[in-house]
Amino acid sequence: MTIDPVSPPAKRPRGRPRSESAREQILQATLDLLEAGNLRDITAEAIARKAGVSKATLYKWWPNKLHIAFDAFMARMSDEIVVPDTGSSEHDFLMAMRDAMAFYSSAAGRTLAQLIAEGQGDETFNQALLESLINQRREAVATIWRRGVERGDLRSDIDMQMGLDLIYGPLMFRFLAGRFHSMNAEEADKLIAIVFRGITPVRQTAEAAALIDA
Amino acid sequence: MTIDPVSPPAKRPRGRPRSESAREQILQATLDLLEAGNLRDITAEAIARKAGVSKATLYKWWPNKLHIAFDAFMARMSDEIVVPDTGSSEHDFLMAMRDAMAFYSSAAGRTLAQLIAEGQGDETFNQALLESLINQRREAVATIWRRGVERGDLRSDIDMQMGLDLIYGPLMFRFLAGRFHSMNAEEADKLIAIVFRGITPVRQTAEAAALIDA
Amino acid sequence: MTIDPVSPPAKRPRGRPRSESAREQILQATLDLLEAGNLRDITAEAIARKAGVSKATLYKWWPNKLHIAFDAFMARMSDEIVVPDTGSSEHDFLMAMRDAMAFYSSAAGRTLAQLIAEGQGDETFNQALLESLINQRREAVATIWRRGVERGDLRSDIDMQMGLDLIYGPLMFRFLAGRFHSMNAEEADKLIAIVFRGITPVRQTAEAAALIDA
Amino acid sequence: MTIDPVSPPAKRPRGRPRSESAREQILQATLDLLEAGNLRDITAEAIARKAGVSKATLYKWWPNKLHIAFDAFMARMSDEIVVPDTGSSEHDFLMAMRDAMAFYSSAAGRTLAQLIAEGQGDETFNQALLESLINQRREAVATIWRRGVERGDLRSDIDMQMGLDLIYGPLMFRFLAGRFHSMNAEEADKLIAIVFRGITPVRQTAEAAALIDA
DNA sequence: GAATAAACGAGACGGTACGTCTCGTCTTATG
DNA sequence: CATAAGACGAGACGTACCGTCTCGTTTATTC
Repeated sequence: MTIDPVSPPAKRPRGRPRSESAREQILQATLDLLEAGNLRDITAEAIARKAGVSKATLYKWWPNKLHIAFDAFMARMSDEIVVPDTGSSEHDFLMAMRDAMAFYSSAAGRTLAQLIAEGQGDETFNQALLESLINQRREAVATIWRRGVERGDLRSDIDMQMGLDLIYGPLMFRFLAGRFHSMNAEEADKLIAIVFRGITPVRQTAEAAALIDA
Repeated sequence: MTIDPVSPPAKRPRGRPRSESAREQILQATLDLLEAGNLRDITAEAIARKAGVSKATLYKWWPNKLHIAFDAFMARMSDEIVVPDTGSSEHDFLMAMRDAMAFYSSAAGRTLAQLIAEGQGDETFNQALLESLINQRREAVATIWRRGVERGDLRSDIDMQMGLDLIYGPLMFRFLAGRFHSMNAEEADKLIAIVFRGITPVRQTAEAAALIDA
Repeated sequence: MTIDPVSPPAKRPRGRPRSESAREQILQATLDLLEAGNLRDITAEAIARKAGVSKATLYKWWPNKLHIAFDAFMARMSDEIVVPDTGSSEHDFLMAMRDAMAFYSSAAGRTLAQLIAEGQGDETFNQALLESLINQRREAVATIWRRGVERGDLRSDIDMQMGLDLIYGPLMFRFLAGRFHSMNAEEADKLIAIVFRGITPVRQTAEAAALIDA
Repeated sequence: MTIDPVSPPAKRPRGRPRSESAREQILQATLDLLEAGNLRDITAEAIARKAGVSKATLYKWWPNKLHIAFDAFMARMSDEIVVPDTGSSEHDFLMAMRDAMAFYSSAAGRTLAQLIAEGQGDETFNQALLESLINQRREAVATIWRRGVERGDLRSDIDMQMGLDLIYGPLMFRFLAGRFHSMNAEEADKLIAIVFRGITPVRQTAEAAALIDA
C-alpha cells in the first residue's frame, strides 16, 4: 500500500481565488431567467444584477451570455440520465425516448432549443453544444444498443449513429418544428415500433410485422 | 352600356404606388447578405444601403428583418420542388431525399437554419416558417406516399406525418446538429432502406430483410 | 443695387433636420449640472437623462462631455462683455477687472476653472478654450488700450499682450490658486495702481508715484 | 542589568516593517509615467505594475493616485530652490523668474499643471498643493523682498503677496494658457522691468522710467 | 394643369444593450 | 504584520443597432 508522497498538493495559485459562490449564483440566475423568458431578451446586466455580481465578473469568465447559458444548462443536465434495462431492446429504447421526451418538454428543453438557435451562428459553439448534449445520451443509448446486438435483438450490421438518428431525429425534428406537443406516448410507441422493424434481424422483423399487420 | 360591374378591376389606390423595384432590391440585397454572413450580424441599415432604399421603406412593409429574410428566402424557394415518379416508392423517396439534401447543402439551407434559429423566440413565426416550408415538400411527398399506398408499396395504416418525420427527421437532425456533411448519398440509401423496412407491408418487409440479412 | 439672383437659398439638407431644441436642452442640462457639481462627476448619461435626449445624440454632435461643457459655457458667455469708457484708462481697466472678477466669482467662473483643468490633458482643446475665452475680452481690452495710447495715458512701446498678462495674470493666478476670495475691490485697485505705474509714460508715473509715496 | 526606562527610541512596531523600497519604487514609477503621459490616463494598475508592487499597497498608504502623484512630484522638488543675491532686487527677481521658468518648462512643470488641473475638483487638495508649492518659493522670494525693502530697492508699503502675484501671476497665466513657449528671457526682462516701475520707490521709478522713455 | 395622396430618400432621434475599463476593496497565501 | 497576486462590486464609458420620426421629393390619380 503506497501513498503518493510527491503528488503536487493541488497548490492554490497566489491571489484571491475565484469565488465559487459567484459562479453558482451566476449560473442559477441565468437558469431562472431562462425559464422566465427568451435568451435573446436576457441581458448581461440582468444576470449580473440577479446574481448580485458585477458585469465584469461575467465577462472575466465567459466570453458572452451564450456561453453562460450553456454552462448553466449543462450544470443542470449532468446527473439525470439513467440506462433502462428491461430485457427488451425495444422497450429499453421506448423508455429512453420517454425520458428524452420528458426532458425536452421541460423548461430545460425550451432552454436547449434556444441554445441551439443562438448557437446557429457560431459553428464551434454549436458543435460543442450538440456534442456534449448528445454524448451524454449516447453513452446510455450505446449500452442499450450493445446489449441489443449481443442479445440478438438488433442487427449487427447497422451503424449505431444511424440508429440514433432514426430514433432521436424525428423527436428533435418535431421539437424544433414546434410540433412537440403532438409527441405523446402513443406516438412514441408507434415510432419505436416502426424503426424497430427496420433495425431488428429478419426473423423477428417478420414476426413483428405480422403482428402489426394483424 | 356597362362595363364589368362585378370585378372592380384591382383599382389602383390614389397615391404613388408601391415601388416593385424597391421590393425586389430589398429581397435580393437580403439574400446576398445572408449568403455572406449570419442573419444576426446583418443590420437593417446594411440591407437598406445595399438595396439603395430608405430604412423607413423596410419598416413600412415588414415588421422586422426576420420577416424580410423570410420573404427573401421564400421567393427563392417557390419553384424548385419536383415529384419523382420512378415506379418504386422507395426509389421515389430516395430521390426526394437527395433533392432535400441538395437544398439543405446549398446557401439556402444555411439561410433556413438561421431562420429556424431566429424564429425560435417567436412561436408564430416559427410555425409559419415550418409550415410553409414543409407544406411545399409535403405536397410532393404526399403524392409519392399516396401512390405507394395504392400500389401496395407502403402500409396503409401508418400516419403519413409519422412517415415524413422518419424520413426528414434524421436529415434535419444532422442538419441542425452540424453533422450534415456526413449525410452523403450512401448514408441516405441506408437510411431509406431501414425506414422502408418499417413502413412497407410485411411480405415485402420480410423479403427485403432477408435480402439484407443475406 | 443688385440682388444676387443666383445665391443658393441656404438649401436645407435632405433628411430630418437636427433638432434645435435637443441642442438647447443638452446645453442647458449641462450648465445646470455644472453649477451643481464638478465636471468630473457629471456623466454623459446624466446629461442625456436631464435633457430628455438619447446618449447617442450627445455623441453624434460632440466627441465627449468636455466639448459639450465647452459649448454650454460659451453659449452663456457670448453677450456679456461691455467696454467701459470713463475717460481714464486706469479707471477703464479697473472697471474691466471688476467685470472679470464678477465673472470669475460666478458659477460660470467655477465652470471655467473646471474646463481649464480638464482641458489640461488636451492641448488643442486647451488652446481653443483659452483663445475663445480671452479673445472675447481681448477685443474689449484692446479698445481700452488703444484709446489709452492715443490719449497718452499709456506708453506706446509696451506690447499689449504683456499688459494684459500683467493685469489678468495675477487675477487668474489667484483664481486658479483658490485664493480668489481675497481678490476684493480694494486689492483690485492696488493691483491696477501698481501696474499702471509700470505702463504709463514717465511724467505721469512720477506724479502718481509721488502721490502714493506721500 | 538595566533596561533603559526612558527612551524606547523609535521602537519598531511588530510585524513586517513597511517596505521603504516599495515606497520609492512607487514614486519613481509614478514620475516616469507622468513624464510619459497625462495623469488622467495613468491607472493605479499601471503604477503598481511598473513599481512591481501590489495595488493594495498603493491604497494602503495613499488614498488615491492624485496623492501619489503629489508625493512623487514633491519628492522631486524639495532641494532645487536657491536664493539669488546679486545686490540688485530687480536682478535677483529676474534670476528667480528664470529659475521658475526653467522649472515650469521641465517635465515637472507639465506634471504640476496636471496636478493643479486634477486638484480643481478637490478644494482641500488644491489648497495643499498650491501652498506647499508656493511656500517653497515664497521663502526664497521673501528673502529677496526683505533685502530689497531694507536696501531701499523696494517700496515698503506694498504687500509682498501682491508683489508675488504681479511677478508670478503673468508667468503662471501664460503657463496654464499654453502660451508658455513665448515666455523667453527677453519677455521675462520686460515683465520684471515693468513691474519694478510699479513697486520701486518714486525716485528710482522716475529715473528708471526716464531711462526707458529715452 | 393644379390639387391631392401615398411612397420614397435621407438621416436625426429616443431607447437600450453591449463589452470594456478603471476604481478602490476584498481575500488568499507568502515573506 | 506587510506584502504580491489577483478576483471582486460598482458603475461610467463610447459604440452599435433598433424601430420611429420628420423632413423635402417623387410619382401617380383625380378634379
